[in-house]
Amino acid sequence: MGTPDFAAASLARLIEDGHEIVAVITQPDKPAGRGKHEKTPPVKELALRHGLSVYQPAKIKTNEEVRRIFESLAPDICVVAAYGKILPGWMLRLPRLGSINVHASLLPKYRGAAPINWAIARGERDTGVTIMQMDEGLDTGPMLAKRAVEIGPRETAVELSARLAKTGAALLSETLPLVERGEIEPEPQDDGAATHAPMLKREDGLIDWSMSAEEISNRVRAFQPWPGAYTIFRGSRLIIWRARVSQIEDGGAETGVILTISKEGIMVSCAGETALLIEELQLGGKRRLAARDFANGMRLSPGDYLTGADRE
RNA sequence: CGCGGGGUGGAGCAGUCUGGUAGCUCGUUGGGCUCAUAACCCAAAGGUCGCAGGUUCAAAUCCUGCCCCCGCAA
Repeated sequence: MGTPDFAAASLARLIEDGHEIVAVITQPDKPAGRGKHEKTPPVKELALRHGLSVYQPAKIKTNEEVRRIFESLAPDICVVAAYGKILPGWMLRLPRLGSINVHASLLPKYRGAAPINWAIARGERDTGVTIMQMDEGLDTGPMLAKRAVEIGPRETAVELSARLAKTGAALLSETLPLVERGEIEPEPQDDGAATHAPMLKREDGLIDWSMSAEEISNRVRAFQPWPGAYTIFRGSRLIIWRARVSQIEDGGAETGVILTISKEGIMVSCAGETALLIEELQLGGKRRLAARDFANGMRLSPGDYLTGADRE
């Protein structure tokens, strides 16, 4: 069971390893994209290409039909990766070997829907994947295997997610046989050390220029591909796609003010005598472009505020 | 037919409402200044104004159809 690319990587590995897959469960197609086209989850696409049966129930908890189907499939084990919904206890317990989850963090840290994003946003140097036995809590079950992965200093959530998907798939591949043979002693999580990584909301991306350049830079990397780290410029959302922390040139400047504009990009002052060099950004309904081009078109100059429509 | 923004020299934009000589910040090329420069000064090249049709003496601008790009909705 799973939905996005992250989950598809694990499914691909299961197929490759020759496991018998009695069914693939994923989220329903949803209207998405510019028109109104139905968007097919990556996991579904992969499953269909391999001729697997796919189920896309809208509700599981109270759906008797789903329950009957699931019972008749009688799986040995249920493997879950980024499915996107809470699963009821009956379903987790139904398989002979229970249900296991591939989670993109080193539990008990970053329990929840957006572990990759929050790990980067909080400036972590390392993260990883954990394979755990599922219980009815939110990523609270005992752990079966863990693997750490370093976070690159300029790596975005999109890039890291792709790497963790591979790591997760590999770890799953190694762990599954051990689970089948009952050779793993599950290790309970230390609830006291738990941190949470809730689903991202749009407003999580709003940049607070009174943070340090490093914190802002982390958020720029973390909130991709959505919602993006943004500020409000002349009434529109201005998403910063690429930026880096720069050496302090001008302490004492008000935060959110443009210090310099160069080929490299737009330098904006942040808290504590730090500055963020914005390299690539995107305004409102426009396309992504180099910060320099943006500065040219918008006729920006040092001293302008990059934030607030009402401050000029 | 979900809502909205956009397509103007190589880049990013203004001009469109109120039709009348193609504009701005950069880039490029040449020249100058300077110990020197990505800085500064001067000059030049470069545009079928997305495509097609219509209205008009005259269309980037008004009308109709089409193509392409982007944002919202998770």
